[in-house]
Amino acid sequence: MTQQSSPVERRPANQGPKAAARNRAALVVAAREVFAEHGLGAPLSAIARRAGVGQGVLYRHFPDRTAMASAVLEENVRQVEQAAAEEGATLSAVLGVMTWHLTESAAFIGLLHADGATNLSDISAHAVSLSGRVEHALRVHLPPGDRLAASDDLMLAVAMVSGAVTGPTREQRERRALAAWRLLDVEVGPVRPYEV
Amino acid sequence: MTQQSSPVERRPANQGPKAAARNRAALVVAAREVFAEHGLGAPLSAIARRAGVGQGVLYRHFPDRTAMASAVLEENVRQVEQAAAEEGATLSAVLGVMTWHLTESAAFIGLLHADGATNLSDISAHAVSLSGRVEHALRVHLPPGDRLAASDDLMLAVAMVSGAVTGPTREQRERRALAAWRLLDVEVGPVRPYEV
Amino acid sequence: MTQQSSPVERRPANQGPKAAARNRAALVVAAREVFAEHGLGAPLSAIARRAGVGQGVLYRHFPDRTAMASAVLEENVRQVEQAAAEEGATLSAVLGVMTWHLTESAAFIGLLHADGATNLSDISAHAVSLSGRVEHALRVHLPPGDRLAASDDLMLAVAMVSGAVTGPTREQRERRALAAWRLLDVEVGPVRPYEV
Amino acid sequence: MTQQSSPVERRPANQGPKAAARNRAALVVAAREVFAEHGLGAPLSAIARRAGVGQGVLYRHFPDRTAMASAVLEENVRQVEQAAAEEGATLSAVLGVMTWHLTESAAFIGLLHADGATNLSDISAHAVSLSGRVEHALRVHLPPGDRLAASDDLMLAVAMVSGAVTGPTREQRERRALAAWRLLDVEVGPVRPYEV
DNA sequence: AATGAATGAGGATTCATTCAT
DNA sequence: GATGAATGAATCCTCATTCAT
Repeated sequence: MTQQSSPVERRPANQGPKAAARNRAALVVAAREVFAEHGLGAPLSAIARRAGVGQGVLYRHFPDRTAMASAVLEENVRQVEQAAAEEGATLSAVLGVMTWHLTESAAFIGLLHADGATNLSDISAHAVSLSGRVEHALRVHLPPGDRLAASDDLMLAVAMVSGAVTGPTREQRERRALAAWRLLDVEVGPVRPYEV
Repeated sequence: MTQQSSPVERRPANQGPKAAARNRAALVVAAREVFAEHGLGAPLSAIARRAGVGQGVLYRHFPDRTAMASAVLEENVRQVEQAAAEEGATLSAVLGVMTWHLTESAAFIGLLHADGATNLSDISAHAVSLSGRVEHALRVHLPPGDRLAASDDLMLAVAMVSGAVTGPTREQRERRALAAWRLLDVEVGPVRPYEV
Repeated sequence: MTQQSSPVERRPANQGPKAAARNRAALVVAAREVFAEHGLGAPLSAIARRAGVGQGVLYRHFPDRTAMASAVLEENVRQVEQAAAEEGATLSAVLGVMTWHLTESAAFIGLLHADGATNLSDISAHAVSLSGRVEHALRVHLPPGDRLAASDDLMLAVAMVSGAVTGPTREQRERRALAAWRLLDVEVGPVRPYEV
Repeated sequence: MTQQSSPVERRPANQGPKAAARNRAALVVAAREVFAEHGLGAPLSAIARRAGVGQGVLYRHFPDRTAMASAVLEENVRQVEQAAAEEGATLSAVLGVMTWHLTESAAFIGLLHADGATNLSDISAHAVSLSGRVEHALRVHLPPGDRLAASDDLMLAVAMVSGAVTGPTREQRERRALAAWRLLDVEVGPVRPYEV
């Protein structure tokens, strides 16, 4: 009643339901890039465009901006968990993977600390759980008596490093991240994504 | 006869040029609050409203969002400089003042590190200069051989602490800020605004 | 942050605040026409366009569709009240005016009966009050012992007539309205707007 | 080895052509409910969902919203016709059945009067025919000299009653419907669906 | 110099409709 | 025949910015 009327036109082909999973994945990838480039406030339409899908698909998979952002985080967290679960994983190795994600989309991991000051804070609910998962992944490799073993110090350190990660190029961000870990006397392994 | 005697609409009266300064100040205060509450993307109209002035006044004083945000930062930086210039000021005292601003409007000082990842990066130009002023204010009180004396380490530490400053209440943010400084083995004096 | 960027372009001139009242009135007129032609679900943008104002003006004056619809009703009701308040007004004369509005925008007066079945029912709150005003305007001219004097019969009759008012042309709707009143044995004066 | 044994997604299974009729019926039922709850402008997808079928099925059976709405009406009309065709049927009995439908989905029977004022008027074509069928069903039981015997008065009365039928609960709507018929001096039998 | 209404582009969101599977 | 994902136009709504008064 309040809607369109003549959608007649030609149409770019419907890849069919099979593409659903592919589309979802493409959206997450596109979102990571777009958010990284233009911030969390970037137009969702830009994400859909970059993913090569209609806006409707974006809304089908992610009802709101928060869901979309959470999905990207989720993916990051999963990789950190996988790195932590690997045979012979060490703290420094896991930190290397996590740091990679920090430099890849700093804006995001920054969200792992429920930020009540922004209207994007709604993301917190999920973020809190994700934060817990990251903490768990790291803590299992933390030597019992470590100076970061105290209750919140581990994630506090992560937050601090994420705060340090700024700069236009990934190289610059990585350099700052490593310098930050060094200031904290924490050894970090090679900064790289998990597998893939 | 049926005429109204005063067809001239009431108008808030022009306070004259004297009000200009007052208006500007009110806008900065309002901006600090609004930005803190709703993030840097908050409607400028909300700031004008909270300041009790028309939107035109906001634009007269601050041509764009960046100018407005910079003005808030400027104010913070000035206080840090004043604290540093005080007779007998010490590093820990200056850090206390700076930390207060960090907990007051974390989102902002965070901007002191030219953040190329957001579309608000335009703020950088001025931010860089502000960042330099903060660094200078701190460095003059830094013992020559201090571990933070190296080129960028000082501001890196500030960035790290600002990254740690999250949470809905000021108390919580202050606690986290102090914990962060502690992790860096940096002593911080009383967290409070300068004078005022 | 999530908003526009280059509004540069030429601009159709700003008539200034003086036009505020004129604009509001134009919107109500346009709304009456558009709603009558395309139903209550018509695009609000169409109303703004027909009124010759930007969409923002519409939203400034009427925060939502309900407010806009209520404003149109309000205007109708006011005319009925004025007709009722006139020197020597009679029930049939007032009914004539009301019937005119019924035939002019049937969809609307139909709303005077809080319709809980539609998602537009939010309009009810105000509608109930408007309905009361119409009832009052009519009842003051209703002979004490009249068969419609019973509690709800008066407005029930109005609802019935509004239900009868259908058809593409105003003439047709007027004919049906009069036939409906006749079936109810109610005498109605000339069908016409009040004054104007 | 790492392969899933059934890479074929589960699919609700094709019930075969037998289900076609069942689906159609389910859609009509769902449409009646959804339209009643959310108005004629309700999303068609909501109807499909409530009917437990895919949207494609809805389109297969009903090419557009109008067809869907007409189908619901059709069902109502059929029941009225059956009531009228029953042995020993009387006008008041048939009116009772029709009134039941009026209170069940007022929004609909209201459509029996080709409403040119809404963009849903497309429904008219079929509605006119349905209206004719209702009129016939009633007229055969109308005493020759009845005051409603005149050309259009019968359906005008129906329209009037349907206009009176408003309110959130069925009970309230039934009460108003009966009050309306009473104002028209028309006797109505028990308000109930036919058979079932 | 201040007010605050107006403009209108941009981004959010919703469905009607199609179509691969 | 059925499913339900995909498309994308249309509409909603929000501000940044201008400007008459």
